[in-house]
Amino acid sequence: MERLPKRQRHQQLSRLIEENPFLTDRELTRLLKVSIQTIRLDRLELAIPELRERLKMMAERSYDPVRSLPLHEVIGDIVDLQLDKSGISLFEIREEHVFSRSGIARGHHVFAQANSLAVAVINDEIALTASADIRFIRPARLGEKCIAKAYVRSSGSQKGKAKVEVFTYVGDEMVFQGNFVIYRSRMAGDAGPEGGEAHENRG
Amino acid sequence: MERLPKRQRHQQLSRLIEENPFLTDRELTRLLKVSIQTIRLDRLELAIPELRERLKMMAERSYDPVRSLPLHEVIGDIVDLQLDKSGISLFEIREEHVFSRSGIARGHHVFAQANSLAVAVINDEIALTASADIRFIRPARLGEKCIAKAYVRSSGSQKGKAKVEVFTYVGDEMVFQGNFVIYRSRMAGDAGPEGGEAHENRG
DNA sequence: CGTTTTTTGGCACCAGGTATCAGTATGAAC
DNA sequence: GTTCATACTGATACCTGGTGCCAAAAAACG
Repeated sequence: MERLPKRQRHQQLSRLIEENPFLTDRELTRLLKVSIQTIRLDRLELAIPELRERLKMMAERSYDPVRSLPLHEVIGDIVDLQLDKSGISLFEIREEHVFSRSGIARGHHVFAQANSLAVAVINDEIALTASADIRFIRPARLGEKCIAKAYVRSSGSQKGKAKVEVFTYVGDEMVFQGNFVIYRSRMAGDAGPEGGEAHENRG
Repeated sequence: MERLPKRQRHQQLSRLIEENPFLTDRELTRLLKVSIQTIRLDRLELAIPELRERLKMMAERSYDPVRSLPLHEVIGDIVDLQLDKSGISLFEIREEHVFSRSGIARGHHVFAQANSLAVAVINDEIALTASADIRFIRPARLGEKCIAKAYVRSSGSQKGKAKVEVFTYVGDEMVFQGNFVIYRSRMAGDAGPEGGEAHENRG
């Protein structure tokens, strides 16, 4: 006999709940044409929590301050900042930053941390990323804490440009490295084309 | 007699629940030193729904498709895709993508569109961004529609690496340009270090 | 056929409530 | 003092959406 029916139902169940986590067991009963006990056995086997737990988890996620402001001005917590010299920020790879299947952080989050720090370290009202040269050295994974260190290589007092080098580590492993060129507003009145990133003077 | 106690309690109750919507009536009992019946009367008067309803509402809000996936697998709508050749994606700069003050798009969104497209255009189960060389030519602003065009310059059948060039336009103005190096899984067994971006085979 | 897996039914129980009725305390009004 | 209104508390029945457990029925398999 094909055990498929059960497995198929399991797949369907997973899919249905993923599509609509608000389904009660009773509603699933109608959709899958099996008894409510079977639904519950299935959820047990598949480790799918009950409706209320699902809603609670969703509510918790949406209540999470980190997630509620999906991408704030500065990505990562800046723990050290010496303007026009260097800076350090921390960023923990969480559920919402990774691909669900692989657990690998989406590149732009890692990029965003580095970019934010590169912009923040510039001592100016407005700073704009002009260009960047970046390398993903190894993937950052769920749960890992990324430590980004930025060093201002040339503050660009003369040209309105600054070069900032950023290294991102997990532990002592480098995961990312980038060279950023940042336009700054103060030095030369209009210091060329605007970049793609604004620094709006906060922490 | 001051009716303040009741009003104060009502204020406190509202504040407590706003701060932590996960509080049950029983927990509120402890915090406000009144009976559970009083808590329930208060909630009734203040039209504060029960815990489960609160969680459900939060879950529903977070399930809102627009809000729930702030940064999905692929940023931007891919409107054309010729695997291992080229691709086009559209991305509208919305409120949540810009700095509130300047209305300028945060760089990593523009980057993310380009990066997503560069990865998507590679015809392979897993594709990882290894490095990138990017330039923000002018800022993208709120409401603008970014059109990213990706061209595979060398599909890398031999080395497990592919080079992809991406140009992003608003109208006929170029706002971003990037050269991406993408590792691909299929060609050579272990094609070197993993990059920072995974392609999980969708659309 | 017998055995195993799968499915179903039934029952007790739980949290976190709603709804309703009754009783108590307290202070102000007459 | 008595009466009345308001606030608070208690108790009970009931609801939803489950868990946990046990037993029986049904289906599939060798």
